[in-house]
Amino acid sequence: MSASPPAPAKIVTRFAPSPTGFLHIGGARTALFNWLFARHHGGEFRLRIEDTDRARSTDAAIAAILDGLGWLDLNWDGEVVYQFSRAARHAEVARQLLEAGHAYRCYATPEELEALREEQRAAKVPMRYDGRWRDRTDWPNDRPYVIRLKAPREGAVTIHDQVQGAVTVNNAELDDFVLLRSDGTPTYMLAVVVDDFDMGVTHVIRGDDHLNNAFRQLALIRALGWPEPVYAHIPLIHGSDGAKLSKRHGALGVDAYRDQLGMLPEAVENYLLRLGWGHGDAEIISRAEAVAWFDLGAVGRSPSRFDLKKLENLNGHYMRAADDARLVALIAPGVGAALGRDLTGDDRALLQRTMPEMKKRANNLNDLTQGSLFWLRNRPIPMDEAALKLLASATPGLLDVARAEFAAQPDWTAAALEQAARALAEREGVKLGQVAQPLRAAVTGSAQSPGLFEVLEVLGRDEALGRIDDALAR
RNA sequence: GGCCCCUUCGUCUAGCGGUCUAGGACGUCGCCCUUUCACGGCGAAAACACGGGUUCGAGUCCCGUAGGGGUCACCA
Repeated sequence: MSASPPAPAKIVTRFAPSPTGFLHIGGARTALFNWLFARHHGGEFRLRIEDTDRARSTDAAIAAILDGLGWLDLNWDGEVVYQFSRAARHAEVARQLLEAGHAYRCYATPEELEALREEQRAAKVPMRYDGRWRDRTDWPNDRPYVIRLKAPREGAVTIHDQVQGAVTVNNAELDDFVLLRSDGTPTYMLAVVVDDFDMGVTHVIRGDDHLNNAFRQLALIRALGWPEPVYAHIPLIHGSDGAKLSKRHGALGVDAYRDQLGMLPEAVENYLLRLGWGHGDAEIISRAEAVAWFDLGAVGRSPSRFDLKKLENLNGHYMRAADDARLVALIAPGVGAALGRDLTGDDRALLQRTMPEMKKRANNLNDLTQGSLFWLRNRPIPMDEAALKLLASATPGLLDVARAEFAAQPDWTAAALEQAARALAEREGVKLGQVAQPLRAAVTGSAQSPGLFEVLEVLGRDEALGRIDDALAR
C-alpha cells in the first residue's frame, strides 16, 4: 500500500447574519459566495445566527433569513448555530486568556471612556482605548470590570486576503478591545473567533465592512494559538446612485424581490453572482456552471451598484426558460385574487396553454399576472385607455363586418380566422392592422396581446363573438 | 479627522506589459421580422479619473492627486 497524499483539509465556510432585520440583497450575495465556494471545493457551508444582541435580535428576522436562504436554495450543512447559546463557552475562553496573561481586567467606566473619547476627538487624535488598565493589578474588587485583549503594540499585521490582496495595518492602530462585557456576556469580536474555531471554519468570506475587524480578530486568534482562517472580504453593494445600500435607501429583503418585484430565485442568484464576479463573457450562468467556475480570485475589488433593469432582463430570460406549469402555479394566487375567485381546473389549463406566448411578454411575475387576466375575465371585460381609443378610431362598420365574417366560419381556428380577416382587409382596401387592432381591443381589452387569431381560437367562438358584441354595444 | 480599501462605456464587467483602432452584457438609439406588444436578428453611440514615473512598449507595474467607499462602541 503506497502512502496516500495528505488529505486536503476540508474547506468550511459560513454565513453569519445577525437577525436584526430581513435578509437583504448584500447578505444574500455573501451567502451565495460562501455557498458556491464550499460546494466548488466539496466542503461544508455552515449557518450561524449571530443573535448575541438580545435587544435587536428577533425571531421574525431569523425566520426571514431562513426563508430567504430557502427560497434561493442555499442549503447549509449541519445544524444552525445560535451564537447566544454559546455564551458560556465564549466567557470560558475569555477567562482562559486572562489566566494566560493575554487579556486583562479593565475597570474603566463607560463615563470615563466617553470622556477619553471626547478628549481625543477635541485633540483630533485617533479615538481608541489607551490601555490604562493594561498593566495594573490594583483591582477594586467591588466594581464590575470588562476583559480586554492585551494586543501587541509593536509591529504590524498583514492579511493575505483572497480578494483584497495583502493588506497591512500597524498594531499601533489597534487598541485593546473588549472581549467580555462587565455583565459577563461576550462581544461580537470574541464570539466570532471562538465560534469560527469551534465550527472548523477555514475560509471567512464576508463583506469588506469587516476588513478592519479581521486585524483585531487575528490578534485574538494568535493569542489563543489557534489556526488562522483564510480571509476574503468582498466589496459591498451600493444603490444605483452609488450611495451605500441601506434599509431606507433601496435595500430590500430578498422576500421583496419575490413577493413585490415578482422575481425568480434563479434570476436573483445569477444577477448576484455577476455582481462583483465574472467568468470571461459569461452572463447567463447555471448553478452547475457557477459551482464549477466560482473562485475567489475573480471577485472584483470595487463596490458595485445595484441595477434593477439588468435584474429584470435576467428575470425575463429565466421566465422564458421556466416550465409553464411552474409559472402557472406561481401566478395562480395573484390571478385568483385579481379576479376575486378561486381558479378552476379549466382556468389553470387555459393559463397553461397560453403560457408559452404570455411569458415572452413579461419580465416579472407581476406583469405576467396582470397580462394573463384577460383570458379569464367575465364579460363584459374592462377596456384600458389604449383599447378604448382603438375602438373609437376604428373604421366605422369594419368591426361589424368582421364579426359577421367570423360568425360564418365553419372552422374556428386561428388559420381560418386569419384567412378570413386578410380577405376582408383586401376586399375593404385596408391594411390588416386596421381590422386586427379594433378586434384585439374588443377581445383583450388592450392594445397589445399575443397573436390575435390565436387569442380568438383559444377564447372560443362564443366567448370571442360575445366580446366583440360587447364592444359593438358600447 | 486617523487607518484601510477601491477607480475600464450610464450600469455590471472582460483585460492579468505588446494580439486594445479596449471585448461582452443590461440600458439607450436605429433597422429587420410583424396584425399590436413582446421574443428574436442586425447595427450605432458610449469607458481605460488625472498627473508623474518604470519600460523598447502601460488599461495592465510603481508613486502622487482627485473622487468614492469602509471602519474607528461594554453593536454586530
